[in-house]
Amino acid sequence: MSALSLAPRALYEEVAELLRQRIFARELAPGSWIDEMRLAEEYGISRTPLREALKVLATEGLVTMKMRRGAYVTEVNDKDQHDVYHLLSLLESDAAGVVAAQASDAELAELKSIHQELVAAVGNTDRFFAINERFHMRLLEIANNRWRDQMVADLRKVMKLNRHNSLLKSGRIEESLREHQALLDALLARDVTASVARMQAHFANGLEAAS
Amino acid sequence: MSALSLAPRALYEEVAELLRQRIFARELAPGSWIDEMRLAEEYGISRTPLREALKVLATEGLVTMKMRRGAYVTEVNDKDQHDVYHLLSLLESDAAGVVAAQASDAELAELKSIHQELVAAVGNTDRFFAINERFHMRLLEIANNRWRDQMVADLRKVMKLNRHNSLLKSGRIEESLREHQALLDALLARDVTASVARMQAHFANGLEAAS
DNA sequence: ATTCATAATTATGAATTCAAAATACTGTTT
DNA sequence: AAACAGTATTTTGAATTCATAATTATGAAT
Repeated sequence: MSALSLAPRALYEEVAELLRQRIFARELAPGSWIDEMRLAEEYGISRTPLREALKVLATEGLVTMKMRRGAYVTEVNDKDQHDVYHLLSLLESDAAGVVAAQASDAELAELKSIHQELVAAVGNTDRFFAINERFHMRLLEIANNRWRDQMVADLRKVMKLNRHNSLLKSGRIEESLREHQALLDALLARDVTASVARMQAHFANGLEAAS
Repeated sequence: MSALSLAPRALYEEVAELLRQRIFARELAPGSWIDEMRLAEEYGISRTPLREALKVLATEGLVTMKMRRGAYVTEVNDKDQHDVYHLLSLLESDAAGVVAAQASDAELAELKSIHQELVAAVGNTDRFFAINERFHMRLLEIANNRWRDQMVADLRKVMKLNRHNSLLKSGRIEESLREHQALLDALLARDVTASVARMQAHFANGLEAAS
């Protein structure tokens, strides 16, 4: 509710986040031109921090800068979608392998605990999605590679550019849960190869459902 | 030679590239504060495009913005180095697998041809390095995933932050060449698993040599 | 001499201004 | 009515200006 925050972000970061929201919500449509003046006025700021934010989004791949004609929301076609998903699968599978090999027992127990929450959340779709997200995030954290974390975060942002992709379809919650269980088993057994394979399978099924 | 280019980049991009050079050259030392005024004056530009460039570099991970105290050159420690190298290995190995599976015969022939140039360049270290770089770049291009290309480019930039890492040590040219030969064989045989494994081996050896 | 408080300086973040390029508009000619 | 030339407007990119936060310097008090 409060606009205050303990670690106030720079204005350009704040604006970048607002723009991401609007891009994901399709309020700024793919391919459309981004009107700097209009947005600056709307947010009650000058063009300077807004333009800085746009350059950040451009580096993230969410917008495309065209020389002397401003910023456009990036269009993500089917191939892009597929390519990005492929990379997410690659990075998260590798992370699963690293976790199987290197996580502490406590960390594995934590993943197990999150999984149990996931089991309990079947039926409550929103909650299931949220916990699923948390499981993936925590696994990445445990894999402990900030560069991968950054890349995954950026790729997930790009994925969000496509309305029809949530990385997890509501129609296959039970199936997804079984895949998670298999992954967790492999992790707890500290079986690197199986962990990688099962995360890959999880993604492969997700893609099928998504397209 | 000429400063003209067919597609002139935006000033902030130009400046970002100049700053990258200076960061890689350690002229801007890791951890050091970046003096906006000094640099703007030196380049004969205002702080505006310079600050835009810094924000791009921050998103790439080369620079860290500290709230109300400006930009600092990112410090890359041994773990970062290792983590980034791990990801490069992962991404390029995957690319090798994709190439083995999907490249056209003409594309494979092209890689073979670059490899022959590489063989011919043994003895001329600089030339060997350049052709090696070209082989890797071309392989990525053929794998045809612009998102991966972007990630690899960013990761290589970060690798360059460490003076003692060229991804290829001069001491092991013959060894590197043998690895390349093995990789090429796997690619030409369209053996996906072997291609991935051999690219991984190539990187694994490179890391050993680098650290 | 050291600590503390206060003043001066410097640097950052953001708004404003300005020049040039791209776009839209107007009126004329055919 | 369509095509064009020339003008006006809009928009971008970049410089400049301004307010405020952070740092440094100064000087008083212990």
